[in-house]
Amino acid sequence: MDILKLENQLCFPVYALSRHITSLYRPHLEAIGLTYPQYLVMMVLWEHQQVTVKELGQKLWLDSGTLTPLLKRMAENGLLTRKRAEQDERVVNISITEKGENLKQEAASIPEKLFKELATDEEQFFLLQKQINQILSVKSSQNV
Amino acid sequence: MDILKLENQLCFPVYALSRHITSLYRPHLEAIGLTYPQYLVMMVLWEHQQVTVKELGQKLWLDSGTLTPLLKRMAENGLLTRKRAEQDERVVNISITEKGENLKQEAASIPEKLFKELATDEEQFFLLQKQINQILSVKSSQNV
DNA sequence: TGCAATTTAATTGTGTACAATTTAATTTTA
DNA sequence: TAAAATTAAATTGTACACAATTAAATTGCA
Repeated sequence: MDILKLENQLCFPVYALSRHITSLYRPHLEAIGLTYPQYLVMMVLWEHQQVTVKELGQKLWLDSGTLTPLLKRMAENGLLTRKRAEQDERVVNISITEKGENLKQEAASIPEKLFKELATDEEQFFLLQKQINQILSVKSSQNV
Repeated sequence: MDILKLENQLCFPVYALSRHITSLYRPHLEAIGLTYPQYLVMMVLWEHQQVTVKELGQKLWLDSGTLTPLLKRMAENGLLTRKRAEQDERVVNISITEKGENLKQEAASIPEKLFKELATDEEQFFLLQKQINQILSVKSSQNV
């Protein structure tokens, strides 16, 4: 087996699947004015209401170089506010707005639609999810 | 279970794993002057020597908007040449150069290194690969 | 206390992704 | 066969990713 053939790679299928899933999300997210990374930010905010840029970066594994411009765009769209913390001016707090809260209802139907479009059976879906999370948990424990 | 929680998504682990794998490749690929998408192009060329932009796009699921500038950069680096086909001037043939061929030896040790760094056992690795490819094969058959 | 080290975001620069449009060549069809 | 439709790349514009650097605030320690 030639290890430098595309079909024998793990990396390429994961990379291709990631872009494929994003492309399935795109029309649904476009309808509510979000990109996929912005949707991830909203999922964090729907759960926590307020987080720092650092916390967001830890949850999504993105750095400020990616997050700062992304959060500025979302603030312009009225989904969140960006405000320096008073106790520590280095920290920027990201807070969900009412408009951002309201978006949750519109987004509620998306995961199920995606699930169907991915056309994979439920058992396989959860197995895959579990396996990938296992690999990722090794990574996150390495970072501690 | 809240379907709008990050931890319950399949999409996010795949997206995170994809970026994680790319970040593991980065130092190895940087050492031989490639980015990850450029490495994918080289893998196709190591196998086929010459392909059209369209064929490349089909194999990597990328369009000309992504490939054209990427291939221009690789041509500047001397890894490949870009030439309009004589029989059909719409088509651009991408051919590997000797420099590009020679790079294969330098890249040969990368997959094994990655495999070890991913810190996942062999059996799990191949199972994951198989499952993702199953999902992707549904997609590619939908496209026919 | 006071300065060095650390921490948190922002900035800069390069390289993808991808939708939408454009351009040029080829094929189809009225 | 000439106009219409199709095809293949390129172009344009927007939005990530991420390395490297910078800037400002805070912390730690001599």
